[in-house]
Amino acid sequence: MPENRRDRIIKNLRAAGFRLTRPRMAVINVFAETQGLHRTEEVHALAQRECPSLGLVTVYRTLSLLEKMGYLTRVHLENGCNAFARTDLAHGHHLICRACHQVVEFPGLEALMEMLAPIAHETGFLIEDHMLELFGVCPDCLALRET
Amino acid sequence: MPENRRDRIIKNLRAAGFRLTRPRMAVINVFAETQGLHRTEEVHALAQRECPSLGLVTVYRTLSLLEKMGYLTRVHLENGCNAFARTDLAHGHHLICRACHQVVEFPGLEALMEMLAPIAHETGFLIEDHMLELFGVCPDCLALRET
DNA sequence: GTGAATGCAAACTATTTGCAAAGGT
DNA sequence: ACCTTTGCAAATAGTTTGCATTCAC
Repeated sequence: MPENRRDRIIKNLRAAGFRLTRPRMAVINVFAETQGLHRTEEVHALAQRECPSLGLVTVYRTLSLLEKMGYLTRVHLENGCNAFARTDLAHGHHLICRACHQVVEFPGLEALMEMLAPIAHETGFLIEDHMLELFGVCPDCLALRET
Repeated sequence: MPENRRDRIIKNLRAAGFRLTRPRMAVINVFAETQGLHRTEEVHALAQRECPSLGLVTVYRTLSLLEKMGYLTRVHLENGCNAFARTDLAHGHHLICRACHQVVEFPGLEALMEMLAPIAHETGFLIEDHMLELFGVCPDCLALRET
């Protein structure tokens, strides 16, 4: 059986000296079983199915830990909250529906990276990261409008 | 003397039935005299030079009003706070220094717009707006690092 | 058994709201 | 004089921190 991403995360956490607690496992499993973006509250609700005593604070701490370890990427949404996505799936950007707040990911635009090089030259900045978010109306909400 | 942007804003606020109060003028003047992005606290501090009694709450309310009237654009920063920029200057994007928080604007990338069309097709979204923010280190802070 | 991790409560930051007082028209 | 707008204080939302208890090792 090949080593999957979840096993690797667990192994590396142990190797780094972290303990494999039930709350941590529950949070890790949420991201092993799903693919989208999740806000902290969502992760909390989902992970409580596996670990009912799980506190919200521990979710915050675990998400930050997984971010620091490089397994999760923090995403900043329009209203100022953050959400997390698996780093291996996160390099797309986001399409956010203004009506229902649904978030759809779309793949990274390689062309975008090329466009940034001249900007770095002109400004002298070292560009380390970027955030591209598109706002609009999703097909479902568009349909509602037409009635 | 030609009508400038500030005069137009004032005229239109009156026309819409809003009162030209000292606190509002102070906030408007901050954006008449400067060009960058400003967080709410910053606007508060700057505008207090003209109106010392100005409360932070009023700044929030005035910024929202000016946003609704279309004169300011709300920008979402990395940490989840927001900042505001003049709408007439905001359609560029932002380069934000992680070390000193300096913000540099750069002009809109027309190429970006073209890239968005296929995404709209694939997802069925009506794309109305986009936000592109680049994070990195400005030349000054880069120089500091090398020592 | 020991120290890292947890969960609660409380602190904190950014923002919004209720309300009596101030001030533009 | 009227009624919007203000500023304070308190509420709210999301997140972080302090600390005694719990639990993985």
